[in-house]
Amino acid sequence: MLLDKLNNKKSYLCSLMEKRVRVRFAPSPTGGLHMGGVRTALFNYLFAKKHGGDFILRIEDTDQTRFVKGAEEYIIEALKWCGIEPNEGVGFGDGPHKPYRQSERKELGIYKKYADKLIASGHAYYAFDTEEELNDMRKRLEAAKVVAPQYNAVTRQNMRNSTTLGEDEVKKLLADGTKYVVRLKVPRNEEIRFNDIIRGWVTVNSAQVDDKVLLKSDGMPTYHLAHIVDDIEMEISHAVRGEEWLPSAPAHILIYRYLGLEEQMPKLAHLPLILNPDGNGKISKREARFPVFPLSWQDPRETAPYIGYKESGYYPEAFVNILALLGWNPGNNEEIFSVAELAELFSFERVHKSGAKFDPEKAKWFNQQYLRKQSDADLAKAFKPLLKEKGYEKDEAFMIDFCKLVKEKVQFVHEFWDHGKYIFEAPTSYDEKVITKKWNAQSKEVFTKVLETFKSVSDWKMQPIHDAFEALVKETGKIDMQLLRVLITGVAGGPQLFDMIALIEKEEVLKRLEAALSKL
RNA sequence: GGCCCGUUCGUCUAGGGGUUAGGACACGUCCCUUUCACGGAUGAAACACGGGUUCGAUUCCCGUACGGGCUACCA
Repeated sequence: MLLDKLNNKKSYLCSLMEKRVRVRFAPSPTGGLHMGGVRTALFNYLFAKKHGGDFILRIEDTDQTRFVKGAEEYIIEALKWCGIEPNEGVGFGDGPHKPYRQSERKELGIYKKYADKLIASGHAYYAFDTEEELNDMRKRLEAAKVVAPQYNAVTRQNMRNSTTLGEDEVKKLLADGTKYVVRLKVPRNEEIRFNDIIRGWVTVNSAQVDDKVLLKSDGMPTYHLAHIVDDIEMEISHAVRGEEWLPSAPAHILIYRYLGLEEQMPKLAHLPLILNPDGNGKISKREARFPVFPLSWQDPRETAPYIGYKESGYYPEAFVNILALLGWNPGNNEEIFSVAELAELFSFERVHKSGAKFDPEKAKWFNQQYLRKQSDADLAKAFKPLLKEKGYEKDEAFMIDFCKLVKEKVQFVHEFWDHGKYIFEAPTSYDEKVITKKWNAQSKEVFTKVLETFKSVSDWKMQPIHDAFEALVKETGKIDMQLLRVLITGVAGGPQLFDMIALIEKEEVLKRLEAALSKL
């Protein structure tokens, strides 16, 4: 009991002394940022906001062979559109730890310093093996039925590196400018344990970890070295990244340890992946029948662009809301949250361990919820240019009435056209099903009367039109409204009938009715 | 193959040793409605399987199955 109290007090004090929350999103500019990446950025952002910390954008461009022009700019624009802006880093005003691009940091010799330290302490070594030699090694191991060939404590003994070569030979090779990489010297058999905020304790034996390359032969650090050096130097408190990094986390623990930085190591949080809705695996941009990028992305190596969420008509708030609820939820039945509300509610304790399949249908529903929050005037303003593209221009009052009428049927602004085009365009054909079912010998006479009645309406507004129609119904008996709808619009569905008729000009309605009567 | 991580309705999920296992999307039915919707109500729909532990397990443990990730001088 007393011990519990002491422990509580201790952990309370510890939490007070905990370092400032500083998290980073660290994509590599190898293509457009896809929705999985956005969600990783989002969770980082929410966590930073929740704790009044910093959110940093770091560009991890250490692989020069995969660098894609425009990718970095795309990442910055995408984050801006989503409203999850870093307060430090590339594109968002450099901060005290600049530069934030790893290629630039490499020029400053930042990474080499750490690699040298590891070599000096015997935890890393030079490896001179050529690509062919590495391939031969793997082939040899495969032939010997080794299931997972890797450069490790055993195989390194048969390779050309500073653990097998004499000191003089190594010196000579280095002096000659021989190409080399620096590898981490992973122990042969050692339990590595770490505590992941989301997954709890994870244990891996070092035998499963290969001697990771730290410094490539072009002098660039690999991700493994670079992100650790930068996380330390940028005082990152929590490393929040995708689940795909979980298997290499033990190697990272080792690097921190050998650098004597285990105490300053950021806490780890590995996020579950976003999976394909149908089939298996993580979302692939090629096969997806829904957008995978926040903004349209034109890959310079491909011809056709990938259409983004923005261009598909999604509100950024809806897009972010969807992403937030993939792998996390606040624990109640609510689903619609602003970014500010999400930041208030967010915690890693409520992040799932398992991957979530993305449901494009539900995504549309989310957008609909946000669309309904818009005012009719805002919707009118948003739809006006789309209508103009179709060749129609209307005044603001009309647009507002139109949006008010069609609003309940749409999930996206562009759907105002799909669901409301009948108002602008006369039918070219009439719904077969409705006609065969409902058009009969008396119809022509009845609708001729409707035509006459409409002609007599002088104040062309919904109520007078409706009143006149009702008066006619009293006189003639029931008149099928769906049939009337089809005669005017050609289709069985659509917005409220009399509101719609009022929105179409009187002359046009009469013209359409006359045309229908002559054709049927 | 090996290693790691996971598994509640079709999907996203709540819950958690004793519950009629809750909500949302999608789907069905009904109500409202002379049209079309919205809305409301309602229905069908889940604890992967097998062993433990326990008075009792969907919940804890162990296996199996299944899914995912990783297995590069890519991140």
